[in-house]
Parts: sequence; C-alpha cells; structure tokens
Amino acid sequence: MSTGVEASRRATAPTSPGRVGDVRRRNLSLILHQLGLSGQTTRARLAADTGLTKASVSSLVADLVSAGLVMEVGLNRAAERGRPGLGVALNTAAAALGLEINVDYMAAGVLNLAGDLQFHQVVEQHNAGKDPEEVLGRLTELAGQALQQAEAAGLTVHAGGLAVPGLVDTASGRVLNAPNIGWRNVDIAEWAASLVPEGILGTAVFNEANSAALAELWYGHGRGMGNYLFISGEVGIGGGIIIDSGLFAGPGGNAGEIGHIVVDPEGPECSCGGSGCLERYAGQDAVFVRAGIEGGNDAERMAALLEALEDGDEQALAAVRRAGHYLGVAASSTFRLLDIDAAVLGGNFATLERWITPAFHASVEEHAPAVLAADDVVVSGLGRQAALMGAAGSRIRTVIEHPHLLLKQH
Amino acid sequence: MSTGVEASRRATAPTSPGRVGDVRRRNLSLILHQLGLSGQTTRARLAADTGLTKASVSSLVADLVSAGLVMEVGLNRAAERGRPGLGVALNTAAAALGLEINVDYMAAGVLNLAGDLQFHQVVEQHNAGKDPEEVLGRLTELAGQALQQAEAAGLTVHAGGLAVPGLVDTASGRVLNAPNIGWRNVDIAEWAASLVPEGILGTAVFNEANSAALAELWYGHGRGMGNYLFISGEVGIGGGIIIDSGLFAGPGGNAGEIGHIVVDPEGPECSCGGSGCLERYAGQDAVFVRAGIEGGNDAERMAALLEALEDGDEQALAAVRRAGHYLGVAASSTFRLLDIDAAVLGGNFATLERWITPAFHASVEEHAPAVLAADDVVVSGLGRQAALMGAAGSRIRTVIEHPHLLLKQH
DNA sequence: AGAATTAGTTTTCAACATGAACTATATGGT
DNA sequence: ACCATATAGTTCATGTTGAAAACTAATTCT
Repeated sequence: MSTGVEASRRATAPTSPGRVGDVRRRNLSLILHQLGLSGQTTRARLAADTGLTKASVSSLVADLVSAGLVMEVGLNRAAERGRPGLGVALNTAAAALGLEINVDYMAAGVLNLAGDLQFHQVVEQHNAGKDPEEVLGRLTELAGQALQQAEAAGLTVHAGGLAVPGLVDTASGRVLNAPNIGWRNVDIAEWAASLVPEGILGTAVFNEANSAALAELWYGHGRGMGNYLFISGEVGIGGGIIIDSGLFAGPGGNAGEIGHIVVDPEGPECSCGGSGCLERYAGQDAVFVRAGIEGGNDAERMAALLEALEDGDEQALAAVRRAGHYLGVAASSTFRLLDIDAAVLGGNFATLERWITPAFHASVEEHAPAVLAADDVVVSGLGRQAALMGAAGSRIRTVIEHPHLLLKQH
Repeated sequence: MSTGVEASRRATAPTSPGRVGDVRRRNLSLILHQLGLSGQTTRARLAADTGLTKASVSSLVADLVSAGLVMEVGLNRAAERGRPGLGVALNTAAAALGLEINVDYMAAGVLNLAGDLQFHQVVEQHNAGKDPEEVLGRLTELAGQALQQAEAAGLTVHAGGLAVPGLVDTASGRVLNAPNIGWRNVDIAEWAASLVPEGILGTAVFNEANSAALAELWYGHGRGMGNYLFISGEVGIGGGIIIDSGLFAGPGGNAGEIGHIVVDPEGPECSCGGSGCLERYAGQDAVFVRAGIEGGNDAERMAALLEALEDGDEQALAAVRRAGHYLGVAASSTFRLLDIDAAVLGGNFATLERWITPAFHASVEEHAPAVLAADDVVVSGLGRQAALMGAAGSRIRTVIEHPHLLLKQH
C-alpha cells in the first residue's frame, strides 16, 4: 500500500528504450559508487552492501579492473574467521584534470578517482578584458605542466573540466557571458577537445559557482548535507543549488544565479540591466564603496577591508553587516522557494565569515524565521581549490556514473 | 568526443542494483508514454517511434493489454499500401480519482489514462476552521459518488490523488500545515488508504499549487512549454516550478512557495512570521484592502473587485497593478535563480488577467530584462479543475511510469 | 493474378543477473 | 596435528529480456 512517494519524487517517463546491457552499465556504476563510499573493501562486502550477488560483483569488478578504474590491493584481513578477502578500491591512478579561470588568477590541478587533489598550481594573473585566445594559451601551458606531472606519477587523466565565472553552455562547450572577465559567446569546444590527449571523455566547461558548490558537496564542508544553497562571493555573487546531493542546474545549466535576485524593488540599476539586484548590495565593489575603500587592485582592497574590520572601523563593519543583511534577504527567498534549509558560504564570504554571518543569520531569522538552524550555515574551507575541484570532480562523477565509456571491449 | 552534457544534467549514481527485469519495466513505461503522445497508433509505429523492435513492442503491448492499460481499437487504415495495422491506444477505462479540498469548495473528478476528465463535481462549502474529520467525511461521500459513476461507466479506478492548499508530506500522507483551512499536522494516510477500494496504488496527498502546475503541464496551457513558474492566486499565493517537463518538488516536496519570497526587506510582517513576503502585497486580502473592498465572503468580494475594475475604479486598478508589480518582482528573482523564462498564471490571477498582466510584464522587464518573451506569460484555462486534475494526473503518471505494478503475473 | 509493401509473429541468439554448487583459505577447538 | 566451521570467491546452469532475421498476413498497385 503506497501513498505515492514515487509520484512526488518525480522520475520522468523514459523516452528511449532500455536494453539488456543497460543493467550492466548501471551495476558497474553502482560498484564504483559503493567503492567511493566504502574505500578499500572486498568483493563479498560489495555484494552485501549493494545487494548484488557475489558472482555478479566478481564479474563487474573484473571489468572495472581491466578498465583501470578499480585496483586490487592485496589481502584484506578481517581479523575474523574464514578466508580473508582480496582488497579492492578505486584506482587512484585514474584521474581528471581540473582548471579554473577567474578574474585575477588561473589554476590547474589533477584529482584522482578517490577525490585526492594530486597537483595544484595557482597563477596570479589578471584576466579581465584579456583576449580569450591569450588566456586559453596560458592555461594550456599550465594544464600541460599538470598533465606532465600526472604522467610522471603514472596517472591516467581521463577527462578535464574547466570552471569559468559566468554563464556557460556545457552542452556545446561555450562561454555565453562572463562579464567579470569580459568574455561573451566564446566557443572553446575546439580548444577543449585537444586539451587532454588521452582523455576520451574530453574537457567540459562549467559555471564557477556551480562547480564550487559541488566541490563542497563532495570534498568540503557540504559532505553529508544533501540540500543547501552555496553562495560564492567573488567579484560577482554566484550560487549553486544542491538538492538531494546533486546540483540543481536548471533547464539551461545556469540555475543558482542568486546575485541577481531582487532584494529591493526600488533599488539601483544593476549591470545586468535589472534593478535592486543583490549584487548591488553585497557584491565586492558595493562593499568596498560602502566601506570607503579605494584604490589598488582587488586583492589589495580586500586586504584593506580586512584590516579595517580587524581594527573595528565602524564604516567597514556597517558595510559588511549591510551585505550580510541583504544576503540574508536573498537567501530567505531562496530557502522558501526551494524548500531548503542550509547554506554554505564561499569565496569572499568565507573570508569575511566572522563579520558577515551574524548579520546573515539575523536577516534570515527576520525574513524566514525557523527555517535555518544555528549550525546550518557553514563556511567553505576549500578556498581557491573549490571551483577547480568541482570541475574535475564533475568529470570524476561522469566516470563513476558511466564507467562503460572506458571499458576496452565494446 | 563528448563535451560533458551528462555531467551537467546530473543523473545521480545508482544506489540499488539493476536487474534484467528492470529493462522491461522501463520499456513498458516507454510504450505507455509514447501512446500518450501519439494517441491511437499501431505496433509498427510504436516500434519506429520508440526505437524498440516490432517483436518487443508486440510483447510489451500484450502485457499492457492484459493489465487493462492498453486497448486494441480495430484496424488502423493508413490509406497507404501494405497490411493495415491494428490500432492500439491507452485504455480509456483505466482511471484515477482526483480530489481537492480548498477554502471555500471541495471537488472530485475521475480522470482516465488519456487525460479526459470524465466526471467532475464541485461543492461550494466553507472548510476554513472546520474539523478535518468532518471535511474528510463529506469528501468521502463526494468521492463515493464519483467512484460509483465511474463503475457504472465501466472504468477501473487504480489510484487517487488529493490536493490541499498547504504544505504536505506526500511520503507519509500527512498535511503538515494548511493555514488557510486551519489544518496542522493532520495524518490522512489511513483515510486515504480505504478510499479507493480497487486501487492498489492507494491515494496520495499533494500540494494544491504543485498539482495545478502539473495540470497545466499535462492538460492545460503549459503543454509544450517544458519550463515555467506556475503562480497560483488563491487565498494565499502558491507556486509550482516546472523544469524539463516535470515538477521540481524540492527535497521535501514543497518547493515553489513563491508567496513567501521577500519582495521588500523593509515590508510588513507576514502571517508566516517573516516580513516583506509577496503574499502581503499580492495576496487576496492585501488586494481587497488596497482596493477598498469590504464585507461579504471571498466570492462576493472578488465579484465586487471585478465590477470595480470593469468600471475603471482607480483605487481598484491601482491595487491590482500593485499586486502585478510585486508579483513581477518575485517572478524576476525566480527566473534568474532557476534559469527559467516563462510563467503561467492561475487562480485569481487568471481571473484578473486583463488588469494584472500588463503590470506583471512591466515589472519583470524592469527587474529582469530580456528574460521574458511577450508570449511567455500564459494564463490558466483550467479554473477549478486544475488542482484536481493535477492530483489525479500525478497518479495517472504513476501508472504510466510504473505499469508493472498493475501486471497480473508477478 | 502477381508484385510490392507494410504489419505483426516466430525463432534464434547473446547479454545479464541469479542461485546453487563448488573450490579456496582462513580460524578455533580438541 | 586434525577436523569442524566460517568466509571469500568462482563456476555453471537457468530464466528473463531485447535484437535480428526469417517468416506469415493483409493490403494496394499494376
């Protein structure tokens, strides 16, 4: 007697036929997924944990081993009676390349199947207004170094992911509009295709905030949270919506743009053409102006703001409190609209944590009381690795969800 | 060479093993889904449309016929050469019961697999503050009449769906909080279980606005839209988010509560405990007060408002324009946040269409320019049938997505 | 009447997970 | 030492499933 759960957690009806082979694809993925949860384990335990039979697990694991996704790691002493199992684990030699282009830096790193960031390099560099070809050229170099290191360490890089601060069309590999670096309708599919020579899965483009939101979910403080709004304070304000332990990307793949929620219908015009957007109240520039901080590049101004806050400068404190207040307004609306009850703050908001979260909390309590528990606001600990790890992690997930793409036979 | 679509349209990794039999379940559903699109067709065309082989289609259709979900409808003259196909179609004798409890009426109807509303009855009745047992008792009577009519017409009612104006827990069959009828934490699972005697799928509870949003998608003006925000103006303001032709229900099943988006951070307190909520600006009571309409029940006041608007009463016009303006603020935020670009207005907002949509459009153009095309705001035509059809339709979808539940053997 | 064309069924086959039987390797008690 | 017991992993027969191809059926065109 069901009361209809299946109708609320909607799984849309299939539009393509199921083949017998789909079952194996699903179970290959299931094994990888379970290995991600269990770490090192044995075939017998995998069978018990997944509900598959021992026979099936053995067969599936054999395929995954020959695809280089799973490795055998000697005996697994269970310290109990019976024959000890042979240890199996995700193959740490399988990896994905993660890249990020941001306003004042670019970064590259290599993430293995188990989620360990193996190499990571950040290059400070101003990318705003630069020619995309030039920026991509330098990124190619940086990626090449990372790939070389990976190869030297015996890793196989199966895919790449690039995070950029703006709207992207992941499907076609284009950056639609990245205002903060001045890119508009840049097609990087061709560039991406040649980037990872061995990676038969190619290189995909992602939105920076969405990538960071996923990085928190998989590798950061969002682990185990399942549902939250990630708010990224870079030059603009980005966001990522995590629902049921997955990204809610929206129909076009660009949901989560919390920076252009209207927080005051009578508010000032925004660069997006609208008015009263959150970004005009809690964006980096808005806060600097309110705090009376002038001159220097972004990093210098942020340093000056932090110093002023440490010194108890009333103008700086008020500016940050105001940002937190409006951030809370936008978050309240989002919580109510999407039925979620937690937030993760990243980017500058993580840096400003001490001063911004009290105002944020108070504002949410005012506008959407009883939604947020005290410990449901978490601050990112991933820093500048977040977007890059999310982009690479998305590709790792692609491998975990579609391992059959890497099987030799067929 | 993929650029990673599969990573953006996230399909979370499986957590349960796939069996060979799952393939058939999926293909049974695929056939029903295609029949819903095609109407009457033939096995050969089904094979061409779905990608399955003719042999598989024949076998699947045979199962569905014996389950009473598909019927053969004589020859299908194609007016071309070759052997004519045997017509097959969704069995119009398979149906679901739809029910709605609202503030000042309750309704019942029976919807068949093809989406035709067979019986439909509305009873004007004030339910606010009444004892749930009493209301459910009267609804049982109404449902009984509908079921009797259905039986007399030879229909088989497989499941039921009830829409209520408030937060529900569909999984456990409870109404968590329905402020406008005064229900709080009412467990109706037991009542629901005994409602549809033959229906082995039971009766499920849904949120009224979400149900109405789905009704628009399947049977109303939302057909073919795929992505939109449905805004329901009843006593409160509800909403439903349709993404990729499915309901985005959120983690708890109650997403879409657009009525409590903050449209003015300095705004008045709301009954929800927050402040500046949309409902305080565009809710029924707020509009009546602004328009200077007093006395009478809701229906009478709405009639008075419409008369005043027709007469060109400036106060009434301003009140409705103001509601449209703030509705546009909340919609703008939603569009940006969720990356959607269309809206469907239902309930009172459909009634007030002529006066409210110009202000709505202007407001969206001001706060989120270039998001909305002129023809991307649509008005519901389903009226009081919307919620009921959505609730029944959700159960019809359950059958279409899980037809194996109704197969005799196994 | 016969060729052409389309619909639908039957037959054969390969992929796949299951379940049971079997082999392999450990521990613990006597 | 030896054997019962327990656990790990493999082998093999079986049932379900859709694909592919051959086949039968029904209609139109010439």
